Amino acid sequence: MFKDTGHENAYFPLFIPESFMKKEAEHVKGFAPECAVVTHGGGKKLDESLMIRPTSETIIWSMYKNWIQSYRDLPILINQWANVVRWEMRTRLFLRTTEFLWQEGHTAHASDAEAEEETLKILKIYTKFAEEYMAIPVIQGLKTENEKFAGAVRTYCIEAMMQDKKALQAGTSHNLGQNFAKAFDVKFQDVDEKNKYVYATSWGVSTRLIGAIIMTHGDDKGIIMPPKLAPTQVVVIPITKGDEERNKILEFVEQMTISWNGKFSFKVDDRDGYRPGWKFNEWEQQGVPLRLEIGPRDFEKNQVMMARRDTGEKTPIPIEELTDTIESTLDAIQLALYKRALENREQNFFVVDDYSEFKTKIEDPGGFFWAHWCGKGECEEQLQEETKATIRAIPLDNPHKEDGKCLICGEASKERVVVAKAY
RNA sequence: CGGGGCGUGGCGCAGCACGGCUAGCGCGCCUGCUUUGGGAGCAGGAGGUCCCGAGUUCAAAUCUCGGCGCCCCGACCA
Repeated sequence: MFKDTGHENAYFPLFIPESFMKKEAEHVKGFAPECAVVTHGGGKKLDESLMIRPTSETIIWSMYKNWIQSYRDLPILINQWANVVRWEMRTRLFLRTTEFLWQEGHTAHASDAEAEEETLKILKIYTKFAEEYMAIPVIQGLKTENEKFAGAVRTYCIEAMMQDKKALQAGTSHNLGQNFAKAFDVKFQDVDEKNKYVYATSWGVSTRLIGAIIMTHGDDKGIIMPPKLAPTQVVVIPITKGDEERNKILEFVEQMTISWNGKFSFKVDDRDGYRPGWKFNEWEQQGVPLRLEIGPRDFEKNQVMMARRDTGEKTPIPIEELTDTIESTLDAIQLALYKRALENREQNFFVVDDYSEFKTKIEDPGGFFWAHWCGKGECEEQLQEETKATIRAIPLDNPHKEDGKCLICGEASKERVVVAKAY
């Protein structure tokens, strides 16, 4: 899915000269406070400090300057897999770590329209990945001025609701306009022979998504992997007594699995020394979507027991229907996880028009709120200060595009936005 | 940076206010036997600078002083 977009993988340096970072005013303002800075190297103080990339716009733009002269050089579509460092005041496992791994896309275009198209195209890909692969429903939207990426013209995002009803930003796609082009003086000569600044985008998703999967689908038994992403989709647990029976059943399993390669991923857990119950728990903890148990009783009846990780449901399946049933059940689990997450979100999504009512409800029961907002930054800041909640997104295809009054100041508002507490 | 808590075999903890047997428990690990359809039982065993340093004392995991480290809660953020 990602590879069909025409982007090429590339890699840029980890260390960014401080002067690069400083070129785009908003960018440095946003990121400088959270940068790790290398001041010494080889036992000496450096003439110029090196920042460890918090993101790679600046180092990449320093190269674009050399690469771009003509409209014929555009578009440039680059993707980088990299670790980045942001010195957050407070870390949270998976969701906010000092170092994290991500992919960052960086593109350059000849027109504003093309850049905007790219920004939205990627947002849609992220949405598809979140919903169809991670089974996490997301809201696509625009970030407010306060929340947008430092240096962007517009930031789009996908927002998800975790099981504790808090919001998690699962991905972002930025239209950078000509901001970085101007900062790095990157111009191209267009068909009309005029020199113009390049239009750009950047976008990324990170290892935070692992946290999103855990917090969206997980239960008291552990993680639940959506089938499409599960490294192991099916685990087979033979249940045997004595060597003779063991050999018989293992051979049966061998026969059973012979046609599975290429259809789905599986493991046969024939470890000796662990009892079946122990194995059940272990694989459940790791989130394997389907478990097959096969013991003497099943052997007799020419069937296996199939257990779903998401519901715990156990069903005997005749051996001749097994392969098909596994495939259809994996699909069913994928859909069920999505549906369950979506229902959870819908049940905790409220329309609110009264600020004091909102203040109560955001604490208990919590959730996402459709609220009118006038568009002023001051109202947004007041909201955050007084309630700890933030405007998560101004949704695209907003189902609540209706006139109303700002939840905070009462002034006119043309649509509702999504308000929630966030990670 | 502010507020709270913690540091004891691999992991989780008890012991510490009132100093004193060989530092104990659960899990895990090793060996053997019995087991195997939801985290097995019994028996035996290995494994410890009690965070570091100094001090008090006949005697310190325990008391005193000084360090170091970690976790949680609040101010920034994919």
